[in-house]
Amino acid sequence: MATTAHRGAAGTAPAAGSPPTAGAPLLGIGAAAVRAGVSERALRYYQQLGLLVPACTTPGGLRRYSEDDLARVARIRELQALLGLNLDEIAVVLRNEDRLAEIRLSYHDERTSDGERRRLTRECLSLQESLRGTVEAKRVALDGFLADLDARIRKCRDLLAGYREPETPRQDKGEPASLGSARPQHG
Amino acid sequence: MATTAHRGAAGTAPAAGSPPTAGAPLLGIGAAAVRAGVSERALRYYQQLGLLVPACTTPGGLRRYSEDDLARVARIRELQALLGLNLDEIAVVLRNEDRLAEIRLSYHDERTSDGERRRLTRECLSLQESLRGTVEAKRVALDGFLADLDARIRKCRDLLAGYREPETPRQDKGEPASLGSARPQHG
DNA sequence: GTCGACTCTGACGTTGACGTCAAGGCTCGG
DNA sequence: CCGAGCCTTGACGTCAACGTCAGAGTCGAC
Repeated sequence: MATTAHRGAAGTAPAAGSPPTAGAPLLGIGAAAVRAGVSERALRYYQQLGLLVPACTTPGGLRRYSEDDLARVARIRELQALLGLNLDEIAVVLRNEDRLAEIRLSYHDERTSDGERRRLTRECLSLQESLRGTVEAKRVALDGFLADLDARIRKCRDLLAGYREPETPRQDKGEPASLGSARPQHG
Repeated sequence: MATTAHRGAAGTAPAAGSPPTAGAPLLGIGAAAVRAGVSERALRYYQQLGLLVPACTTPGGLRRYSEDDLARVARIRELQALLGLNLDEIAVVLRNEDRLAEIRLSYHDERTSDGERRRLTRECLSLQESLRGTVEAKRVALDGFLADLDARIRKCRDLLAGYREPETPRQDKGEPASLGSARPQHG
């Protein structure tokens, strides 16, 4: 997906040598939907929102999807399921990534000055780090959640172990303590 | 929230000594909504789905919420935002946790046999570990995502560093390589 | 008891992300 | 060139998770 900048710039001819879009013969929307594990409606809807433009369309107006398009769909679903982003937010992320691909292209273009390259790279970095912030926050929260859960599980395990040797007098008893209200923080 | 098993069993009187529900004077739905950061409608809706039963209701039918209830709302929102569960799934998780609280109560009850206690603890463990599986899967996926992102960021950083000393001949160039298609797995 | 603030129960509206259906257009093998 | 499939664009339906509104009821202070 980074190789095409999502049908953006890159006016230099398709460089008929490597197989960037050969071999894979472009899929109709039905086959693409099956391969991507989504509905045809979803593909049209993504296009309607500007998330996904099919690799090309026939003169008659039929959509034709490339492997890159399928990867893009996979990314959309990943961002949906993993980060819980809605399609508008995903559009932003994808546009950022498209911009990165563009930047990569300009970067390797001889006509680009070194100063411009540094600027582009910094822009790229900032975009990525912004997303990273979101993701990292989520991971931290998830880790806290998991730690909480693990603490409870350990308590259960300890109890069970205690009952394996039925005469060991070790028992904390008293309050249920931190088993029910071990919320780490709560901003 | 574990101290009440969400208005379940525990017939023994409220034990008028500790302040489990004293001090905090129970909130009307308006105040509770503000404190919990949700709408009144959401609170009623959660109740309608069986997710949250207010600590008590006035004889006239007005809902009164305790601090435990607020914690429960926080948990609901956490499960929504963090794990992306829908309210039905959250209901399952909460019912599990309520069951755990019940188990804790029986566990500390003298009339409970040791065999029963072990059974209860094992049930508890199984419930927790099931949830843990879900969460862990999510964390793994998120870590993969983050690693992917970090790899890209590192690439940017390396590029920038390369331009700090403008004459160092180190450059990988060639293909963008793993920058665009480093999907870990895809079950 | 009475007034104002708060709350109740329906019931219908909304938003996001599609599902579904109808009426026609495109493609490609024979 | 032609028919079987595949595809197109509307347009309306749906589901979750609430938002919103109306009309009536409740509570606490005075």
